[in-house]
Amino acid sequence: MAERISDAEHAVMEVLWKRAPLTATEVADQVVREKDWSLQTVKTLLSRLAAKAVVGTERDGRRFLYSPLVERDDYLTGVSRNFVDRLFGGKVTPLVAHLAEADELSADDIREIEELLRELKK
Amino acid sequence: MAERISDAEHAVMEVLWKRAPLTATEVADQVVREKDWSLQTVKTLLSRLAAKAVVGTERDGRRFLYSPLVERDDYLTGVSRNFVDRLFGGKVTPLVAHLAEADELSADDIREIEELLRELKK
DNA sequence: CGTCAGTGACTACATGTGTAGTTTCAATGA
DNA sequence: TCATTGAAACTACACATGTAGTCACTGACG
Repeated sequence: MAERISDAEHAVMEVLWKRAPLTATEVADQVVREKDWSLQTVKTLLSRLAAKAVVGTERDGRRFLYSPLVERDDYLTGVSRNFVDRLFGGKVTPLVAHLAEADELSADDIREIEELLRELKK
Repeated sequence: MAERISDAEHAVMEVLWKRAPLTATEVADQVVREKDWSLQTVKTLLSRLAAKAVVGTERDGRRFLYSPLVERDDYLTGVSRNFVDRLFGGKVTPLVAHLAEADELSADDIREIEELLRELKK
């Protein structure tokens, strides 16, 4: 059901999530700022995403306009759940604990997260 | 540098992280409780992991004993960092915020994490 | 001493992924 | 009108991955 999005495809999606619809060339222009890919590569990725119905296409004269069909939030939720399930037994606490232990959490991060959690409890 | 571990390979690693060294057959016995794979499949995965120097082999008569060469914690740290970088711009707070919004955090989870953070600040 | 079971080594093969090149077709400008 | 250009479609190809099958060897058992 949940269509798989590969790493390279994900880079393309990020561009479309920022702004859409876009033509292939416009997408490539954006993507190239990050990744050193050719226009053809980006087009291939767009085709694959379209084939999987992860992006939609709309004819605009001689070219196509591409738009995401999957919400970024939904994608993140799916991937995050999968991640936490596979690596941390589905529990978020061990993930946070691990990040903390690995010094991936700054004091600021900790304050931010505490703030966020306080909000949530309301 | 950081050798890539695929999903299937990860399942094998989890067994070895729990107990090692083990023979291929012992690993397979454990893995099969989770995944419906044949002995051959597990052996292939072990070979690939050995080829990547993610597990080490030690001759024991006619067979091999396999042990992880990578710490589970180090692996988790690498994968987590990569995950947070790619999907949340390297910041943990948005990840937690997202999980919360997606209702992946129970009230208990929140309490646990708050507790954990309090500990950290000491 | 010969046979068998267990083991690693090698081979296989479809599908996914990263990364493009080539072809074709249609619109556009001279 | 005809060549040029830009876009999509099709083709390519090596390496990774999931998932095994087959082969050859060796020690143990009868």
